[in-house]
Amino acid sequence: MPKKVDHKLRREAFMAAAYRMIKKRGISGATFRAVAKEAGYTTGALVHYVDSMDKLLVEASEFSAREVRADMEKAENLPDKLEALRQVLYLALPSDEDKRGNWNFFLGFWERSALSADVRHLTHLRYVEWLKRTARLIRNARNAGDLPKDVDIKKASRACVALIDGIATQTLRSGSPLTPKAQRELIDAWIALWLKPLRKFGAKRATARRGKGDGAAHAAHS
Amino acid sequence: MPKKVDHKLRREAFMAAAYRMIKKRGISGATFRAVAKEAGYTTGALVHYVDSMDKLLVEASEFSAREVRADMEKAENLPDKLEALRQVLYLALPSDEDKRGNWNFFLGFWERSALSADVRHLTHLRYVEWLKRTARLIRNARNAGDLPKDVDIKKASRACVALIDGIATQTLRSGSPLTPKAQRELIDAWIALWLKPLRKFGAKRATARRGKGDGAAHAAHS
DNA sequence: AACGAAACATAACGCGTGTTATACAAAAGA
DNA sequence: TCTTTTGTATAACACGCGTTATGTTTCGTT
Repeated sequence: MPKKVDHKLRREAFMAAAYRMIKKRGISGATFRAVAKEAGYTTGALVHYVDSMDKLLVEASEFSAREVRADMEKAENLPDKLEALRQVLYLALPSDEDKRGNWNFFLGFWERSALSADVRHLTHLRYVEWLKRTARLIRNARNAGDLPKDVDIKKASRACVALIDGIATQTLRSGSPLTPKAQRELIDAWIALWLKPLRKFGAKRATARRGKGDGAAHAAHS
Repeated sequence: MPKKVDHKLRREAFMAAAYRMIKKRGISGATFRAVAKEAGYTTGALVHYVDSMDKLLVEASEFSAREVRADMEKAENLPDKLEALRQVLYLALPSDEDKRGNWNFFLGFWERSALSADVRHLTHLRYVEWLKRTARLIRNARNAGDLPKDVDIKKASRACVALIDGIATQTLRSGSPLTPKAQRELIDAWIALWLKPLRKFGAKRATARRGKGDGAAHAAHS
C-alpha cells in the first residue's frame, strides 16, 4: 500500500474547504473546481475523496453541524435555564460575519433542497434537530420554574424558529439588514411577550442583581 | 409598419408565463427556453420582447406584485382595522397551492439576489413596501383604538414580517410544513401576545357579536 | 531495484445555459 | 405588386458545470 495519507483527515480538509466556500460565495459558488482550489488541490484530487456533488454538500453540512452544535450545547448547559434559552437563540442569529456565513450556508441548502432529494432529507433532519433543541430549552426553563406551566411548547418553538429564520432572511436577503442589536431585541421581546417569564432576566447592567451564575457572554457587537 | 401585434400585451403574456413557470418549477426552472415554451413560443420570440434574463425576472416580479397587491389592498380597507391587519397577514401565508407558488417565487428571488444587483435592488424595494404595509396596518389598528398606544410599531412590523418569512421557510423548505391552520394560529397568537389588542377579535363563530362591519371572509381553508 | 497501487494533475466529454446570428413569414405602406 | 419592417423560428456560439478518462507522481511492499 502506497502513499500513506490519512484518508479521513484529508476528507475533512475538503469538507472544511467546501464549508468555507459556501459561506463566502454561497452554494452556487461552491463548484467542484472552486472547492478543490480552496483546499489547495485540483478536481482530480477532490473526486478521489468524494464521488458526487450531492455527497459533497451533504458531508459539508455534517461538518458544519458539528461546529455549531458544540457552541450550542455549551450554552444549553448553563445553570440558568432561561438564560440558556436566550443564549442559544442568540447563537442562532446572523450577528457577525461568521454567523452570517453560516446562514448563507443554510439558505444555500434550502435552495438546493428544491432540487435534490438527498439534500432535502438532510435539511429536514437538521430542522427537526433545531426544533427539538428549542423545544427542549423552553421545556427546561419551564421545568425550572422560570416560565408559566401552561406554555404551549410546540407552538412556541415553532414561533421562535420562524422568527429567527425570518430575522436571518431579512438580514441576508432583504437589503434592509437588522443590526445585531435589533436582532437581539427582537429575541428578547419575543421571550418577554410570548413566554411571559416569571422572573426578570438578561442582566440590564444597572438593574440585574440576580444570585445565579450570570456573566453570560454578551457575544458579538455590531 | 408591419404585423400589428400589441407589443405591451404580448410582453405581459411572456411575463405571466415566467411567473407561472417560477411558481411551478422554481427560479432555476425558469430558463429562457422553458418560459418561451410555456408561453407557446420559442426563445427567438421571447428575446424579441426582453433582452436579458435579469430584465425578465425583474419584470416578472413586477407582474406578480400587481397581482398580490390588489388582494392586499382590498383587505387593508376593511372597516375593522384589527381584522384588516389579521386578514392581510393571512393573505401572506403559504396556505394553499397558489400562495405556496407565490412564496416559491419570492424565495427564488431571494436566492437570485445574491447574484444579481438588479434583482437585489428589486427585492429590497418589495421588502420595504411590505414592511411599510404591515407598519401602516398596525398603526391604523392602534389609531382606531384597538391596540395600546405605546406599541412599538417599527419593531412589531419587523417581528411579524420575520415570523411570516419563517413560517414560509418552514413550510416550503424545512420538510416539516406547517398546516394552514397552524400558520393562522401562529399569526393569531402573535397578534394576541405581541400587540395585546384591547378588544376581542377574530369572530370565533359563537362569541362574536361586535357592532362593526364584520363578515370578513375567512379566506382559504386547508 | 522493481513493481504496483494510491494520490494527485490535466484534459476532455456531454450537457444545459444565456445570448447572438441568421433565415423565413407576414402584413402595412408605397 | 413590391418593398420594408416587424414577428417568429432555427441554429449556432461561448461558457461553466459535473463528471469521466487518462496520464503522472509518489512511496510502501516485495
